[in-house]
Amino acid sequence: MIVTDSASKSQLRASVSVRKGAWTRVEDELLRSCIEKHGSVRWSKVPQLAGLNRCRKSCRLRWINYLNPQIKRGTFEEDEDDLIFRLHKLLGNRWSLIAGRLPGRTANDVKNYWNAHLSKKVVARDKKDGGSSRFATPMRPEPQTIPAREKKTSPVEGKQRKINPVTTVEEDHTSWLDHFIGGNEKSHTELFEGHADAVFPYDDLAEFGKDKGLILEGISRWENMLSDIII
DNA sequence: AACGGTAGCAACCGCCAAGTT
DNA sequence: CAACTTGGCGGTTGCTACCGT
Repeated sequence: MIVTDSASKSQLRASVSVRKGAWTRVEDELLRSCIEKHGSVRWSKVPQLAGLNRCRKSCRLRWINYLNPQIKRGTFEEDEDDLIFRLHKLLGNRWSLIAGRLPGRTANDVKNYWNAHLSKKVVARDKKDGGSSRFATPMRPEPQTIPAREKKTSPVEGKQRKINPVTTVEEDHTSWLDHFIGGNEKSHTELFEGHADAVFPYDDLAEFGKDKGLILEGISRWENMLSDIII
């Protein structure tokens, strides 16, 4: 086997002779106590600190999807279903973003739930509607092209990873969406007008602009799109 | 009871972007 | 600046429990 790609090489090296498959209770305990003791250390250090013969990815996944005490277990409620439907319509298969709007739910949970339940509901609904899918093209915000020197620099604590600007905008999209998805009866533009200074999350856009007209045009597009999504 | 099909979910894989050396 | 490392994501796989025959 010839591996030329350097990243693949290192990953291969890391994967040599590490345990795979289902986690045992003992491994869970080791990982849990390691995280509780050391907090958010580098995942690459976790297997060693915890005394686990697992790769960093496996540890991370186990914690994020299963061991994290903040995870909400049990069946999805109706309002969660509804929110997933709407967000999926808007964002497509961007499970981490969708899960971010569902407290205690993980991306893996949402993805599995969608594949097992909701996707079938969508198909059934489509059939009922005469086969005309109501899916809009998922929102995929364009990467920002703001020159680096113009970007606002925020103080970074320690060696915190710099946030991908695309992700930042997307997360802001979804947090902002609360106002819409939350069933606010106000016109969306009105809503924005009333809170522009307080809640508008696009610092970069606000920086652009001071041109509120442009921003309001964007809001108007959102309104059009959302009116198709929110029934 | 045995078998096959299916659903649900945990875990892995491959890839990518960003950070570090 | 290139090579390497790391964290994160979406897609996919495989195991297991359940159900109907």
